[in-house]
Amino acid sequence: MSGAIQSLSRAAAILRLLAGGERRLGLSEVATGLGLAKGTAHGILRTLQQEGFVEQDPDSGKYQLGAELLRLGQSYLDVHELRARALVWADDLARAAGETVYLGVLHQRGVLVVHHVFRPDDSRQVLEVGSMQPLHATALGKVLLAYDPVARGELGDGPWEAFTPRTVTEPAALDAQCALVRERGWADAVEETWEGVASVAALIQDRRRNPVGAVCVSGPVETVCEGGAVRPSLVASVRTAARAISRDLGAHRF
Amino acid sequence: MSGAIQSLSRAAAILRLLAGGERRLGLSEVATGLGLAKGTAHGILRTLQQEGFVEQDPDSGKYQLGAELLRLGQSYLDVHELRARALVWADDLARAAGETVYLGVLHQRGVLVVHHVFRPDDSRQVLEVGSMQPLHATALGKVLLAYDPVARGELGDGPWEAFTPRTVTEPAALDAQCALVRERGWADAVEETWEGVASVAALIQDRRRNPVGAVCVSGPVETVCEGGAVRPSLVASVRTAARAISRDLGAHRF
DNA sequence: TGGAGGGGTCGGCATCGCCGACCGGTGGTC
DNA sequence: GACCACCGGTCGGCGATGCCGACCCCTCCA
Repeated sequence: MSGAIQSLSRAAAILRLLAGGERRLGLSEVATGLGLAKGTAHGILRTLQQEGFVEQDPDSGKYQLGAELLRLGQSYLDVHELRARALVWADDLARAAGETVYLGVLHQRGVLVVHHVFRPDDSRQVLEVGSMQPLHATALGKVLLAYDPVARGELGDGPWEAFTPRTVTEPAALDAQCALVRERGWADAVEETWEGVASVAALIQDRRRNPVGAVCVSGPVETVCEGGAVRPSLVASVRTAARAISRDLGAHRF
Repeated sequence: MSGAIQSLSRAAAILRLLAGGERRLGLSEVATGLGLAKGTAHGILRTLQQEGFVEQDPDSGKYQLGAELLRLGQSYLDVHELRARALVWADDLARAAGETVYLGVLHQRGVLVVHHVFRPDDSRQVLEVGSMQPLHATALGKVLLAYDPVARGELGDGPWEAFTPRTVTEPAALDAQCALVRERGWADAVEETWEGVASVAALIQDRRRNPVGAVCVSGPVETVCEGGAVRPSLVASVRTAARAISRDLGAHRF
């Protein structure tokens, strides 16, 4: 676990900087933003451009992310075993539940959505594959926190950002919820990320029973909940789907 | 346009190698595949792993692409101006045409799909955003070939791969088709990529009238064509959508 | 018309990363 | 069961390589 290659780490930092800022960034902005000499930043950007990882606006000379990243991101999905196994189960789950289905894996300090099935109605929806969800305020995140020590480590000590009045922001409360998740075998999040939205999630394990991801059903509180709590039939559907995916991944039967 | 940073170029080559092979690759495979010393390849892979661009299977020690690429790919889409402007128009087009809609840009030797609207029926479809289409055998590609000299340059001299008996594989024939595309203002491809599939595409220009992409409607020959030719109403819809998007991008009115 | 800031270039220096020999573990084979 | 072939990984010395900061030209603005 010795040192990293300097130029590569810097290139990664530049890409993340470009991904973070909403707009294009100029050479000087990149250089000062990362504390690099202009010449250094330029050399890295030039190479990244040749490789297609960044593009340069011909008018302004400013830089943005490049198309090659999209292509490689798609390739990541293509070889993703969990996603491949889960495709059909997620589809069935969405159909049965009549709600949106997400499949997420732990990535850095959040949950990365690797699959997303639209709610089976005709409403206009945008695909969220590739986007991140907070660990402490979603059902997907709480499942990972409860079962994956790495996730809990990444999150740190809080207090965390409150997205709604119901967001759990204190470590003690969150850890208590995680204990409950482990006890029940599923997690919920009712109006903790967005007002009016509730979700239920369950854990997916690989052949060695390691936590590798989570599957979740999400929708309006009016349809997901019943009398203030998540509808038991939804919980059952999600847990069944999670078990099915885990079995497909080679987890031993119960 | 002087030299590139060696370690960065090599890292990009490793990522492409991992994206190309369907399965995970071992350290030695990567090293020999690119003609690198094992130690060198290991150093790059270690750094890429720390940055999240590759992941390592704990059992086999083999490497695959990492989740950070998916996240950055999504960020690329987020800042993509053409895609943002085209979202609503593509939606309308799909609804009006009753067929699948693709939005593509030139990337290396192919067309990169940056947006994809499912055909508005309940059939099971997989999202193709981030995938590549051949330049010489799709409507999207032929539009770009006709209007973007860079695209024609990238493609080279052929003969190109034949996907079906109707694929155009010879330069003379393709250039003639491109001339026709410029004359008519739209391109079609009937069973040139897949048997039974036909598509129509039109050019999208930016504020300086440069070609920046293409929009396309694609579906079964039975519904897209009529008497051996593409239905004129579809052509009109696609061209109208392309003009609308171009106008949104700031292209001067006609 | 000047100046401030932009992106881009260049060459010299020392740093940084490349290389190939080496290590420990593992799975296959006879 | 002992060997061997090959795996992923490590290490240190040498030299290529990439970093830095001064410099250039252009545009925009005062």
